[in-house]
Amino acid sequence: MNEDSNNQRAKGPAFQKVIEFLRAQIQFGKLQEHAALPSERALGEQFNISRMTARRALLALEMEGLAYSSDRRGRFVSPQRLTYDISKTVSFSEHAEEGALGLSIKLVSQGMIEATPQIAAKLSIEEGRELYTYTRLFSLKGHPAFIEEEFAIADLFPDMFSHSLEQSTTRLMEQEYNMPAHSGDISIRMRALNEAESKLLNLPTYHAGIELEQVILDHRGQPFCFGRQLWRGELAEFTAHAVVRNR
Amino acid sequence: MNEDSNNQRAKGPAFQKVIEFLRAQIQFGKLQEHAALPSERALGEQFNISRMTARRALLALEMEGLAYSSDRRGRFVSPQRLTYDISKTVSFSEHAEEGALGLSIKLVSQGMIEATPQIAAKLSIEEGRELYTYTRLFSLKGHPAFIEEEFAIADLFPDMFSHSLEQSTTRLMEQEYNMPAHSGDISIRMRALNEAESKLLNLPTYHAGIELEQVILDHRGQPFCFGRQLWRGELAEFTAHAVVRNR
DNA sequence: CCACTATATTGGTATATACCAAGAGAAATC
DNA sequence: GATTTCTCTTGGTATATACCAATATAGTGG
Repeated sequence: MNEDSNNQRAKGPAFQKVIEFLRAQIQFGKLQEHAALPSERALGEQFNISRMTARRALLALEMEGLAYSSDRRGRFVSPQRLTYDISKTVSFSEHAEEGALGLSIKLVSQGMIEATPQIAAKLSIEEGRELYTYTRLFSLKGHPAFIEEEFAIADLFPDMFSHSLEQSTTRLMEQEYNMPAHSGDISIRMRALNEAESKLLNLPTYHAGIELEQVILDHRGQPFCFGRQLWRGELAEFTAHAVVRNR
Repeated sequence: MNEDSNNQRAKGPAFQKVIEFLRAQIQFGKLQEHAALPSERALGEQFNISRMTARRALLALEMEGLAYSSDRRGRFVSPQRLTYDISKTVSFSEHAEEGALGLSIKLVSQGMIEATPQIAAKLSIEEGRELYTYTRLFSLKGHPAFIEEEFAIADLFPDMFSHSLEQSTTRLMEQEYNMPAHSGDISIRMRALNEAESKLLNLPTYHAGIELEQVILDHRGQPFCFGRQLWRGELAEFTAHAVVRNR
C-alpha cells in the first residue's frame, strides 16, 4: 500500500519500457537497417524482466513494422518503407529498375493450369482456359519484399516459359509478344500470411502483410494477365492520384 | 519413443487445432459477424490446453482479421470486408450513404492549429497558416471502422465549426463553401495503432491497421484539405484503376 | 425506476520454467 | 579445401500460476 521506493515510476506495462528503448535506438539511427536487435533472453536480463515479457515487447515492435524476425536467426531492424505509385505504372519491377532499389527476382515455381472460376472472372474468360502460372520472390538489396503470383492467358504468349521469368514480365510481354500493359484494375487489402508465404518472406507465421491484386489490361481494355502480390506490410506504401467522377 | 496412442495426430503446434476449429466455425457461418468466440479459459478446457496456448491461437485469428477483441469484453467475429474505390471518389461517407452500410459519424475532437511543416508541405501552403482540425470516428452498423483526422485551410471555410461535423465534410465544403473536391492524392500503408487509436477502434494496442492519407484538390489542382484515415485492417479493401503513362 | 454495490467473467500482464528445432559457427574429419 | 559433426544461440511452443483492471450481470437499496 505504501508507495515505497523504487523503479516502476514509468506509466503502463513493463514491456512498454523495452519498446520505447528499442524504438528510440532504431529511430535515432543507433541501429541500422537489418541490424540485429538484442535477443529475448538478453533483453530480459538487461531490463530485469522475464524472457516472455521481453518477447511481448519484441512482438509489438514487429507489429509496428519496426522490426522483423526470421525463424530462429534473431530479430532485426526493418528497412525503410518504399513507395510505389499504382496510378503511374502497373509494373513494380520497371519502377524499381529506374531507382537504385537493388531489385532481384527469384522464380519459385511455374506451371500451367486451367482457369478456376475466380480467375476466369477476373480475366473475363471462360473457365478451364489454359493459363501460365508462376510464382516469384522479389527482393530488394537481398531482402525479401514481396511474393508475386501471376496468371497469364496461355494463347497470347506462345512458348512463354522459354524466356527467363526472372525479369519484368510486363516488359517481356510487351517486347516479345507486342502486348503492352495499358491499364490495371487494382485492389489492396491487409491479410495474414500463411506458412509458405511466411517462409518465403522470412517472417513468422500469421504476420500481417499487404496484398495487391491487379488485372492487367491491353489498350482495348481486354485483360490478359492477373497478378497477386503479397508484400511485407511494413515495407510497402502505395500512392495514387484519383479524379472524382460523376458529378 | 513409441508412437503410443493417442490424439496429437495432427501436424504442427497445438494452437493450430484451435485456429482451424474456430476458422471453420466462422467461415461456415456457425458464428455470425460480431458473435462472441469462446473465452481463453473456455477454449483451454475444451481443447485441454493451457490458457496461454488458447490465447496464442486467438491472437493469430486476430492477426488474420477473422476475430477482434475489445478490452476485457471478449473476442468476437470480424465483420465482412468492404471495398472502397479510391479512384472514383475521395469521400467515403458519400460512398457509404449510397449503399446500405449503416454509416454513423461521431466527432471526437476539434480545434484550430497552425500548419506544421509536414502538413504545410502536403497542402502546399506556408507554415503557420491557420487550419481547422477535427477527428471523427466512423462506424458501420454501430461498429467502429476507421478514424479520420482532417486539416482544412481555415480561410477557405469561414465559420466552419458552426456546421455539424457529423456528416460528410466533402459535401459540406462543396455545398456550403462552393469548394467541390476534384481530385485527390492518396497513399496507403500498413501501420500499428497507438493506444488512443486502439481505444477508439475497439482493438488491442499494437494491432496493425491500414492508413490512408489523402490530399484533396480543387479543380485548379490546389489542395484545400488534408486527411488521414486509420482503418481496422481486416475491414478495408481499396480498389483503383490505373492507367500506364510515359510510354 | 434508478442508482449503487457486490460478484463473476474476461482479457491483459507477468513470471519461471521447460523442451524443441532451426540457424550459425567452430571443431573435427575426410 | 571441402564436408561433416558438434555445440551454442535463438526464437517457437507450451504449461501452470498469479494478480490486475475493465466489463457485465445480478442483487440491493433508496
